[in-house]
Amino acid sequence: MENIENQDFKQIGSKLLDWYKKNARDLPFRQTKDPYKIWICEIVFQQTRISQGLNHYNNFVKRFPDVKTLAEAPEDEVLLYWKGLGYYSRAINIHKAAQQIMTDYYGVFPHDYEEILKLKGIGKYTAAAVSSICFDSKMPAVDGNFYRVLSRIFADDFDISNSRAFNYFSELAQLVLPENVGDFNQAMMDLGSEICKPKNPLCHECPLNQDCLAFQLNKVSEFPVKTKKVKAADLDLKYYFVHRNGQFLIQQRKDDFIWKKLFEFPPEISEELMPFIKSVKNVNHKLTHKNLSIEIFNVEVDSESVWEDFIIKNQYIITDFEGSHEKSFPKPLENYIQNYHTAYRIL
DNA sequence: AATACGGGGGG
DNA sequence: CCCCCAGTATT
Repeated sequence: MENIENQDFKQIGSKLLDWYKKNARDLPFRQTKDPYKIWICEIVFQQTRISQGLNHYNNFVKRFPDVKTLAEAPEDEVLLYWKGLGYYSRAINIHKAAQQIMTDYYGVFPHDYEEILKLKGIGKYTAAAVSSICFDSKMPAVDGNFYRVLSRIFADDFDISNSRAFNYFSELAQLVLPENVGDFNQAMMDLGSEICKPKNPLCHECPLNQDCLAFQLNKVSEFPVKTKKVKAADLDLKYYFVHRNGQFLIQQRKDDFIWKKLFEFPPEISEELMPFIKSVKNVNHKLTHKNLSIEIFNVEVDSESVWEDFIIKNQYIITDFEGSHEKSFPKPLENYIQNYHTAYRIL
């Protein structure tokens, strides 16, 4: 019995592969099996749409074309190429992993799933993706697309917010997995983003609609089942825009909270800074961004004051609007700097 | 097992 | 305004 059903399900995999041969998206990382490039693209496109990250990916691999170049680059520059992408620990980890490959693997990207999994920032999904695409491993790269496509095909109501979902859908994937797992994994990504979309899927164009139980039952919108909805906590921040003659003060964040190692304005006026200050004005610069509320105070510094020693001692960095391009700022602050520059023409 | 981590886009 | 997305690390 299982044999017969298995045969049926396997044809789903081969149908998908046929569809992929004709409909694969033309993406820069599709013409290579270089594990470095595949790795970078997998990290860039975690929780990130293609249209959103494509320029970042291209710029990144142009500047850092291989493991060695990346490993030898300064961390701040890696961060700079990640500017605006979000989830900045990805950049930190990608840099560490490159150094890990240099020291632990003599600069050669490891071939085995288990070894790849040991690299910083690489979890089960990415290890499966890289090993299957580059080294022909048979691991399904189970991600949000797998959850969505498989739950619909089998009209399976297993809750994808359950922490066992990864294992559950990995088993389910075995039913349809063809010989060429690397292409299958990529096919699932394309089908999931182009056809089997979260909202308004294009079922009439889907190569698998005859095999899709949810479609046959007219219940596609009911899958996947996801019960938990976590809401991000609200966050109120204050920043002091300390400036003089078109220059302003910034410092680097720690790596223990949001915006890891990104640059920001001083979040407070320290005691040592007081003597240099001419005025602090609440100019009503309020940035709201998602669940963020950021209040910015305009701080004017006495233009005669000599504060170089103070800056070094307190690990502040002084920069101008041009220099700020060399640093990676959180998006709301990046926008603020741009607007301030254009609105006030401070040079 | 639960939670934090960003930013862009769709409805 | 809420939901979703080529997930991972931490607790």
